Amino acid sequence: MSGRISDSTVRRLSLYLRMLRDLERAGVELVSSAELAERAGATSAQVRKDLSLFGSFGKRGRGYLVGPLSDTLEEILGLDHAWKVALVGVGKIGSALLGYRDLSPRGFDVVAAFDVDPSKIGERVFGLSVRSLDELGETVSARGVEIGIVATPPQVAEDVARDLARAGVGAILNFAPVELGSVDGVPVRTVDIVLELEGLSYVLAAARRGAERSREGA
Amino acid sequence: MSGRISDSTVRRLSLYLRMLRDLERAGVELVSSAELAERAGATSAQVRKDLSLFGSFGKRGRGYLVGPLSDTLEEILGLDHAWKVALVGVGKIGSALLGYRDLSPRGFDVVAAFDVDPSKIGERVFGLSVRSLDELGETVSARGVEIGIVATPPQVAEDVARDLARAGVGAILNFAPVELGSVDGVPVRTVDIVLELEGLSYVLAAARRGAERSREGA
DNA sequence: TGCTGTGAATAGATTCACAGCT
DNA sequence: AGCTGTGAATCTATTCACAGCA
Repeated sequence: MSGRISDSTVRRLSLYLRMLRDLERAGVELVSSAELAERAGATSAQVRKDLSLFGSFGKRGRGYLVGPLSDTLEEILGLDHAWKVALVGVGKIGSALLGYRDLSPRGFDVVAAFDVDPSKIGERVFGLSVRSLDELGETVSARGVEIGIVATPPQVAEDVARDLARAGVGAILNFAPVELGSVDGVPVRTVDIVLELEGLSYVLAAARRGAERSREGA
Repeated sequence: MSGRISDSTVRRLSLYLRMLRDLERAGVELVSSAELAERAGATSAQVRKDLSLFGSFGKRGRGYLVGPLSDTLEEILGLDHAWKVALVGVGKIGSALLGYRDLSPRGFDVVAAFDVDPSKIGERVFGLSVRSLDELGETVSARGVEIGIVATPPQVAEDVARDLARAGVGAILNFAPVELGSVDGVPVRTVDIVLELEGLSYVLAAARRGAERSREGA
């Protein structure tokens, strides 16, 4: 079983799980790899391969049992219990995240929020009172926070990430537009909105260049 | 030159461009692939390979000229002019995006915002007045909007994406937690925060399992 | 018969390693 | 001497194709 699992496989597992939950809610009991593949934007072989990296969960000739597979994926993804999350940086994105209702039902409980701005400290944002950045280490350790979210300006993102790592966080989600790779051995995933837009810009520009070239009759 | 360029290459090009702009501001004139690689979390060979897909921009024995390479990358990525963007869904994430100051200096001008909620229509959010979704097609076509952002609940995301595509948008950035692949031939990139958190959850869970296994002495 | 599970084949991305300029 | 540009080698991910079971 399970050797080194690629990031893209993990992404797809999340997508499969989402679909399985929908199917479960709809009362469907059995699903084939082809059906799962369809909505996740993958192929049936891919679905089977992804799942087979962790074990044999299907019934030959029939498909997969929705409930049990759903449970198995939750366990594999570590979603069978809630994670404690701390947010650093209560600016626009930070506040939006605090107000985002889908986090805790999905197993991510934001239990603390930090900022440097004195005018924000003590304020309640969506029911959570903002603490001073100075308390970060202490609070994170004391409450056993497992995941940190960095929503600060890029200049301080790396320092904040390091503080979170030192305080004992095991993984970091970074919204600042800087590549952090991993800090002090703690894995970081970066969500970089401008980078995504630039990716789309490339596609548009490339299409435009292609259109011109064919107009020229190359 | 330029055949089919992978997504990961385009991502890295954006990162290189960012660094080049920093270096330019700092007055640096020449940079080696190794230096570029370092901060972008890549290898020097990767940098050279990525760039060579588009042409030969370096000077053997010296490195790359910061200014010219920066301009070239801007052109390749289509960032040598501003793109017109429309936002659909002025909820928490949508408003945060409207307030995000880094968009227009990076060449993405949000020129229209839409929502279904009558209490929001007509309101001004960060200087932009929210329009009814009914006006989407008309406004997007009339203003020549090129990129659409979907920040709606997942249930309507696909419909909204299709409306944007039909109105003539050439690319879509989706924040709703649904895989859209591409709609009516228009490329879609999805930013899925819960998916990213679940990816981190997997890493934490896997690490935990690993720790247990070694404690058991397997 | 129908669909899983999986080795084998293929495609794709990254890294190596070195010839070729400056 | 130093660093680019790039074919060749390697490593990783995806797809094929079919034996094996229900």
